[in-house]
Amino acid sequence: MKLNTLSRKQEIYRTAAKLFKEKGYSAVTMRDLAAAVGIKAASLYNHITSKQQILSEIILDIAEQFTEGIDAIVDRDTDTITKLKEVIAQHIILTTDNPYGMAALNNDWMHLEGKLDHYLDLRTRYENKFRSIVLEGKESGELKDVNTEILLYSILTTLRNLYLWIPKKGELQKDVLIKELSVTLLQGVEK
Amino acid sequence: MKLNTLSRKQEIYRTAAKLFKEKGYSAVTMRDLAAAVGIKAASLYNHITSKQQILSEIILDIAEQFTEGIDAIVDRDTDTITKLKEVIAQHIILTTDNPYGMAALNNDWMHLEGKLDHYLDLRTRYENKFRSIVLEGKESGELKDVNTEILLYSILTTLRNLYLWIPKKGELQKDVLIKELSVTLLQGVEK
DNA sequence: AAATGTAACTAACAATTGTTAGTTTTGTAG
DNA sequence: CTACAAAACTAACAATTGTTAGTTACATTT
Repeated sequence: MKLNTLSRKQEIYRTAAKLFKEKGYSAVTMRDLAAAVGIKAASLYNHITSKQQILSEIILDIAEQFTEGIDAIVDRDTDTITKLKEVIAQHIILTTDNPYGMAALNNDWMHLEGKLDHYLDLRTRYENKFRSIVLEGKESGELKDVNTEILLYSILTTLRNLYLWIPKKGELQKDVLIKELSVTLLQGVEK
Repeated sequence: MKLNTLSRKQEIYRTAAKLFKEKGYSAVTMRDLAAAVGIKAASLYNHITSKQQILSEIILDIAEQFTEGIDAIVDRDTDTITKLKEVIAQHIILTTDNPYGMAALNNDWMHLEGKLDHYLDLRTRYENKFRSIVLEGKESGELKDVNTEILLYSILTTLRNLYLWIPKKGELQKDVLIKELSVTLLQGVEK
């Protein structure tokens, strides 16, 4: 009973994330979502409380995982390169787990309304921790002396948009992807 | 008369692109757009033919510029690294010119309806040309032997999302950005 | 001054939106 | 087999959507 409810609820959340990825939050109607789940729109409200809340839950769940993850990485007692590789690995793992949610996080965060401030806090915190890793690496001489913001932006953008790309490759093996992407991002492509 | 009409029309297009960037195409109403321009919604239709057409014009205009640009670069008689730098430069220049339009291109292309096929054609053509440059560089030994798709995805994603970033830096000087981003993307960040 | 064309306006439309109320079906526990 | 709760349904709501029709204000050309 509780099990059945949960799985129906989760089915709604997962379907919603998928639709949000395809058309964006605003373009997905509750009737679309209901049809995709195989019920009528009004029946959705036996399981969820509002469209808003679906979005908030999808996005904040992921955002919190990222923030917790980078907090742990920053505190680790290793060199900068290892930390950067761990950040890359975390992105690949979380994106593989939930590519549709990642799409919503990237594209629909501005529709969070009540939870928007909380989301922006998490994002700023994440970016600051990332920046602190980079600055550390530049001080220690592990990283080149390129513009910090350019470096930061360039890597972070690639990682944030993995969701566009990961589902296409039918298992390019997580491990291989982590290794190859680390090389590409950290060491470049020019021989 | 014709001049005045054009500038009002262009004001609408530019304002629309800005709003599309902030909230996405579906979340922007014709009343939002009208208010931002300072008139009533119905008056918009003295200048434009539909909401759809505003989006199509914004996106396809840019998409065609990119396609024409890369066609020219591919045909150039230079080495691969130079070609890649030219692709990077093109992205920076076009994004600086029209960051809001770039946002619409990236996030709202799926709402193109009638023009969707044409857009997808242009995009595929662009990606294929980009890939041909990369493959050429790997054959000639100018590029490392990393996975082609990873390399392609990683660079292209960074370039496509420059719009998120370029308006923030109050003139990080186009030239400097082109040079620094080329180094970061091609040679990596690890010392 | 008369005529013309552009661009604004008000009012309204049919369709669609998220959501609620009230009712019926369905599956399970006693 | 009965009772009950979970989850589906139908019907409807008030608000909002893109767009059209018809009208008015304004400037420029005759």
